[in-house]
Amino acid sequence: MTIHRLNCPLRNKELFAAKSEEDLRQIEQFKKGELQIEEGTTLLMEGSNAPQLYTALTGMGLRYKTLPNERRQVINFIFPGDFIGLQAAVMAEMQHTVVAATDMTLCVFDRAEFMTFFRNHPERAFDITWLAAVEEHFLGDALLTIGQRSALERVAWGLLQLYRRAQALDMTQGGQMPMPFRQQDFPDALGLSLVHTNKTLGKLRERQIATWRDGALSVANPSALAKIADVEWDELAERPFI
Amino acid sequence: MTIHRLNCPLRNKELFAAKSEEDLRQIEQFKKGELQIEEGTTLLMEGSNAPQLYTALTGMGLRYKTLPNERRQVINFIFPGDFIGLQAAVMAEMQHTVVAATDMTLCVFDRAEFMTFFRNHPERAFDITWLAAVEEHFLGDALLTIGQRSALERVAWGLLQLYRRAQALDMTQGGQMPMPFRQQDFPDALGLSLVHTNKTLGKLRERQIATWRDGALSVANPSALAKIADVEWDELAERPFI
DNA sequence: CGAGTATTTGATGCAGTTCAACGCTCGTGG
DNA sequence: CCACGAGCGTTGAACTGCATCAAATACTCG
Repeated sequence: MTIHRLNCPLRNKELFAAKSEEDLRQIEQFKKGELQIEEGTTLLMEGSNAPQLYTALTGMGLRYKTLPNERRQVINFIFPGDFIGLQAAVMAEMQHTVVAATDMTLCVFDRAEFMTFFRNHPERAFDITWLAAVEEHFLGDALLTIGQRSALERVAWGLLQLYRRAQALDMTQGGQMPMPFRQQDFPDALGLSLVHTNKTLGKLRERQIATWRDGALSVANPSALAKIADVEWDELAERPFI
Repeated sequence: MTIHRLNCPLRNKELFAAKSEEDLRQIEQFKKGELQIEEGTTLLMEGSNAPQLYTALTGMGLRYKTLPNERRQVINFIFPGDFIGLQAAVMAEMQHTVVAATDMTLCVFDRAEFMTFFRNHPERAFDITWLAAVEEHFLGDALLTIGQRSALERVAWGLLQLYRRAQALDMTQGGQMPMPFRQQDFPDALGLSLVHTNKTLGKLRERQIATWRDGALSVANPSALAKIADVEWDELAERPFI
């Protein structure tokens, strides 16, 4: 088991802060095992009281919330390194649902041991808080986008977020990244209709800025995207992982 | 100084988890002092690298982000008990601006000591993470609201959030609460225009559900609001404070 | 090959934006 | 003490970006 962790696929990505073997051993102790799930699997349910927490090791997923009237808001897309289930660990229950968009490998932790782990390893506790702060930052940006930007700006912003994360994780190749999400997921994240999102993507395709087709997103001109979205194109900051 | 903290105005509110004298002493050690600021003061600036952190003790404020083209998104309203500056403490800098909407009293902490405090007091560290998770929860709800709900639903949801927090803090009296915010702040929080928000508030006024006038919000029928917003009207869960 | 699902495109309608104007309140200065 | 202007709230009228409706085209899998 220890071998697993020391082989942690996150460890050598540039995006993540370097960890000593001792650090990894701490995490290893907390770790219960690894979990393979298939595309489409619901990992955590809104309102549920999950006994386990996860870190995504490989694959992608998404978090969403639903309204009684069937409307759905995608909160965030999940990439390797994301910590899943903090709300369940800290508060009573999850406030959103998590599903796998591809097959995924997850690092599994036990919620019952969370408090002990948190107490005994302040550096790790700090990392968890860091991740929570990063998430808070992202959600603030998303709120700004949905609340204030036009459809074209939103779409550009959304593609840029995805592309930038993929790039930081070495998931891009020649401006291409895998896009396992259904097109419906994207408007649900941006607060737009499917039809209008599709037409907007069409504009970006015509202008040869970005193309989403056949499960892949290819971004020919990231700075044009950034200009449309009215954000600076900066690299993602290094972040910890658990 | 110790006397201050033991007199902490948050301590005896029902909303907040009870803390022992020992707990308070820990926080007291971390505390640098109290700060009085006037209505309109900007406490933290987006992009700034603040040396201090705060907990709101009295008064109200708001967090917002701006776009280059002047558009503004209000991220959240600040009430007593809110922790301010976590992002600056953990990451390099603040991602949003914080301003006071009324005169405020703040509990001041030193960012340089944050790491030490976090390490030495795991229970407090846990509380901070809890607060971060609560914020994440709120932001997810806000995203759902702005992304998926109609104007009337959004306004009802927004009023309900404000009213519910005020109620949990004993700031209401006979269905009334103070509303120090300018009407522009509200549409900026909901992703609507000022004009349309005003007209929507007018509808709620006509229907005698809620009235916002002269710096006070009076909610005659909270469950009608909840029904319009399509949420359940439940009490806020007890939460920790720092 | 046919049924179900995802993407694309065209046509129509409306919720919410934008523009515009007026009223109220309060502070300032003549 | 009143005139004036600035800031905020309210209301009316016209416009438009995006939603909704509709339908055709691709793709997947039994």
